[in-house]
Amino acid sequence: MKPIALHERIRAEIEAAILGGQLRPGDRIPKETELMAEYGCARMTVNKALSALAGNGMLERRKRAGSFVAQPRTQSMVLDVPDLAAAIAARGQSYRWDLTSRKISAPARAEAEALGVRAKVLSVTGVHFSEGLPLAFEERMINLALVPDIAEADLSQTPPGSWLIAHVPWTEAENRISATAAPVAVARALGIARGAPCLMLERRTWRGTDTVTRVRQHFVADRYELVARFGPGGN
Amino acid sequence: MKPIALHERIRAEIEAAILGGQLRPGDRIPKETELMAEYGCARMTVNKALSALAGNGMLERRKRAGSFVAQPRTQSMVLDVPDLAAAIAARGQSYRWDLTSRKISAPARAEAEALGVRAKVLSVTGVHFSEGLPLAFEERMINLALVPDIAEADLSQTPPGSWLIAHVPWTEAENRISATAAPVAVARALGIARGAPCLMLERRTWRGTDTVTRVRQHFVADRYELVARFGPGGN
DNA sequence: TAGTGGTCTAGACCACAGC
DNA sequence: CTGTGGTCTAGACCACTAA
Repeated sequence: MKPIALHERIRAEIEAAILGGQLRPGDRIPKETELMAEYGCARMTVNKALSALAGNGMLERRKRAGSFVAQPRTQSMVLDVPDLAAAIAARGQSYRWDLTSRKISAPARAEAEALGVRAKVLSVTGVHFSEGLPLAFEERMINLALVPDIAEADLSQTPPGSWLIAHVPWTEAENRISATAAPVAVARALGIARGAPCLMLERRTWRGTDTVTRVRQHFVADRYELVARFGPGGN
Repeated sequence: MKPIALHERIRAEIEAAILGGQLRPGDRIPKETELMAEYGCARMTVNKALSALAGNGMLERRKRAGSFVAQPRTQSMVLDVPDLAAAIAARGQSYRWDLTSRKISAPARAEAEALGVRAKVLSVTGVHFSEGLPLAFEERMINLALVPDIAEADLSQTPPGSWLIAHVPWTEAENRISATAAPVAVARALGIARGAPCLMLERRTWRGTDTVTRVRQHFVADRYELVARFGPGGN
């Protein structure tokens, strides 16, 4: 038996009461001084337990009023959007990246607005393979003003996403996930029928207010899925 | 100027250093006693800041070794998986739910294994409409042993997902997102061509070790996308 | 084995929102 | 106004593990 920290025990017991239905949304929880007496510990210990529950969104704490069981949460989950090379390798499968085009240019007007930059841009397309089969077609634009070093990188060996993760910190990102019918160019690159269903992932990454990169990946439907998990306490 | 808590300021400064690149993955962070001296505060205050960062996965803390900037960040994003009725209403669009079937039964063998329960199960199918157009076809199974009250609910008025969110707490959930070609039954329910691309969302929700519900939603490709965001500090 | 984080105490003052 | 949570202190002992 490993001894469990007291604050963790308090936290777990209250959580269990909420999940088991003994405490219902809106119910009031004993005040810190009461719990402190009940468990025979210092107030900070109780506070640590309650703060953790509040941080998880299971409690709402209001000064002068007390602590209350929160309303059922919105379903927000943690989605791990992997670096493809690493993710495939982690599954024990072989990985290969085929660079199919690489171009440096000033972005066209439409692209400039989409990227939110007027600086020069590195445009790259290529295909990710897993176990020798095409998995995803990638089109990417990279802001050279923010990431000048990537112009020197050998992107035929390292997929641009892997290079960027290793070299460029970012502050914000947005992913859009949708399903589409494969356009001709994508279908040809992936060796599937035109119009076949694809999972499309569009990601845009910022550093501060500047766009770092913008990428669109078309996945062969049968060969890929995204998994998102949520558990209280982030386990 | 609202005064910011000291532990929060410490947390934010270290986080900024990590995101800004001054601290790189694997770098060691000053030990608690050093930070305590630097900020002129008690050790618990520093500890609270570092514990929060460790909880966010930005730091890894090892006894006897110290605190280190966590691994090359997996792109973890917060994916909001909305209650469809609420999400559509929030966009100012009209929403309608059509219940197409409702059945209580002991699950077949395959279903029992999939659900992880042998108790009776409520099976429901229906279609979500937005602005009068079919948006998603839903197939759902609900564990009646855990949620007996839903047998009395009027699921022709309230979609089961909305009812569950309002009434049932859960401890863990998993979402799988993929693209598929619409099967015949789905295509017919949504009024699209058989084989047309669909975004498929499969969600399974647990309370403790028991499955609460399992749902599969097929979205018409052009009419829906999922958005996941990440910002430092979870904003 | 020694240094680090993990935990806990018994106080304290303050801000703020309900009463 | 007063009770509640928010924050902080200056100690302390322990568990674990890396050196």
